[in-house]
Amino acid sequence: MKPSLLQRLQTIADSLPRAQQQVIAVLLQNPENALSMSVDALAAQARVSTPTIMRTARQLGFEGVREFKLALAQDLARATPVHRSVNLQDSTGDIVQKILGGAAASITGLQQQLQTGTLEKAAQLLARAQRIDCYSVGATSAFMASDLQGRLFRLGRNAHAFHDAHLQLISAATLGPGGVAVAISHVGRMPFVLEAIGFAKSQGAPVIAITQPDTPLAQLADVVIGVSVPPDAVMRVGTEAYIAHLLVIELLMVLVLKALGPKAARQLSQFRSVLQAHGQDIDQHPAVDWAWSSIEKDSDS
Amino acid sequence: MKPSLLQRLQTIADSLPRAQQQVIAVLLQNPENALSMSVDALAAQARVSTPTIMRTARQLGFEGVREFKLALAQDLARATPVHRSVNLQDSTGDIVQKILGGAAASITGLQQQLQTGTLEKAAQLLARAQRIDCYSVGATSAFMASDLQGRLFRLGRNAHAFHDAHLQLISAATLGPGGVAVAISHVGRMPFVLEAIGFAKSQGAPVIAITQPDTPLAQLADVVIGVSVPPDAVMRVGTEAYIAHLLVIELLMVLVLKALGPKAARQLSQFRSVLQAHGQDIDQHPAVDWAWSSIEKDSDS
DNA sequence: TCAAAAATGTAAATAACTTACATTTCCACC
DNA sequence: GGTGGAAATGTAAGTTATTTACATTTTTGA
Repeated sequence: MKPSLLQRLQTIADSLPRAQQQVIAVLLQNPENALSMSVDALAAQARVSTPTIMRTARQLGFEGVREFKLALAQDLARATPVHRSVNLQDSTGDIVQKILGGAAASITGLQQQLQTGTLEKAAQLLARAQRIDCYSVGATSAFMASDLQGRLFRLGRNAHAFHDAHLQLISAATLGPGGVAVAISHVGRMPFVLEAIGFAKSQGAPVIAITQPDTPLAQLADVVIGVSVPPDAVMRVGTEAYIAHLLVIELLMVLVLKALGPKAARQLSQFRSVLQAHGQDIDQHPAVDWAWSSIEKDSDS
Repeated sequence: MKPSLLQRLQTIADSLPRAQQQVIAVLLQNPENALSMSVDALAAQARVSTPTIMRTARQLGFEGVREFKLALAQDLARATPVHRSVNLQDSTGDIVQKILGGAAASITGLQQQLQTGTLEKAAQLLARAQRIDCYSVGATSAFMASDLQGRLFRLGRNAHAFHDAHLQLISAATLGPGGVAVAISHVGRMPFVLEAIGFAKSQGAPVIAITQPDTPLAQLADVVIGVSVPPDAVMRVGTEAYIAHLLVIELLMVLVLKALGPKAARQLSQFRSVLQAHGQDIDQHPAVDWAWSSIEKDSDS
């Protein structure tokens, strides 16, 4: 989505002359250090002259070295690569730091993976489908599928969630071309689900998959929302994958709402008032909440 | 946890002499602007002399203004307050940006809210309890409670989850002093759960609550893990609160594992191999995964 | 009220950054 | 393969920003 400064350095390096490449090499090799070094020091370390540093900064689109350094500092702060591997000797503070830092980083990663076009296509399908069936594997994905189903339902969509292999097959068999199947599975290689979505496709129903790229599931699906948690997060693939999936669902819901237009949103607001009248906890129905404020924004303008 | 530089400015301001307070006022009023201003410009705007700027930077523990500015830049990058309010006119890219940015920001916020002492106390209780009962309200908290229960169970703890008001009461009534009750509710004011945990307390069982601070639930509980999502995120309180809860659970699990010591971890590794032998999807059992890699780390050292 | 200490300001010094211009290197063309 | 020109780099000087040294003012406590 938005390439980090470091990444830009990487890519731009090849198209630059020798001396500037050396500068970039030094920067990439030890970015944090570069911050505390003066231009002269940097030049010395890269074995180039002082103005070359400046030229490199300009190449990257900055006014001068000052601006470049600030940008680099900000970039580093954002992309701090957090030591993700927790071990049991770490202090509580370290553990908090690592786990939350890792989670934040994985969200940033997600941002880079998601393709707006794909999300839009998925939202279009969901907004237009006559019926939406959500398939899951395992307890956690089951929750995701139910959550998705619930939110779609509140948006007035005819959605169902199936956690059971047998029911999934039945559902797939009865999904016509007007239906859409959504499969949620991080690992993306559970045979039953693959079978079910293969079935759905053969009936003419498009399939949306939320899974890692390059899995059998991804290959089978028509619209693949690829979500891969960073490899060094293996240790906690669980939570980070949940979070990614939750956010993808949230995104889809906003996009579906957008695709449906204001009437759908208005309908939701009525639902909200009903709930309030019954003293329901709003946080049990998050979809309502955002739909509501979307409407408020909407009618303002 | 780690107060942001801006916050530190706020707090330290009072203890500083007049001129330096003026400097801080200017900084707080427009931090991003301060980055691009020279020391002289800053001095002019604060109506102080140049060296006063420098002194202020030193007061805050920096070598000089340069270092201070870099730190400020990093701080601003981290705390970038992301426009959180999505409206339906936004482009898909904007929506992705806002929602994911908001989620990342809320994790940073969580990091600041969590108190290591509280987490440790909760982990201690969970590690020692003879029985752990998890109570939830609503569908999403129900998932959280089940997730917590499942993870505790895999750590060899005797954990149960109850989503039903009636069962919660029964469970609370039978929890003795050796038991621990865990209540998960973002809003923290659902009467049934309050009743159940009041009951548990009267039986001598300590109560851990994962909820917003200052709710009735928080007041009743012995150990409160306070989680409040930023108010401007109201629109999406749902997802952001889930994420926060998931992360708190994850943190607790690592801390419980740490409290239990290596034998518990080793036991888990056996569980993992059994699962693998049965070709199970690892991502359905995240706790196992991290426990396993913890052990590897463990036995290395 | 006065002296000492702290805070601030002035002006000079130093360090950092930028520019101007000379030199070298690279490449296209003869 | 050599030559002119353009691009890249380096040298040295200039400019701006930061820091220091010290003088002045303000505050504090007797």
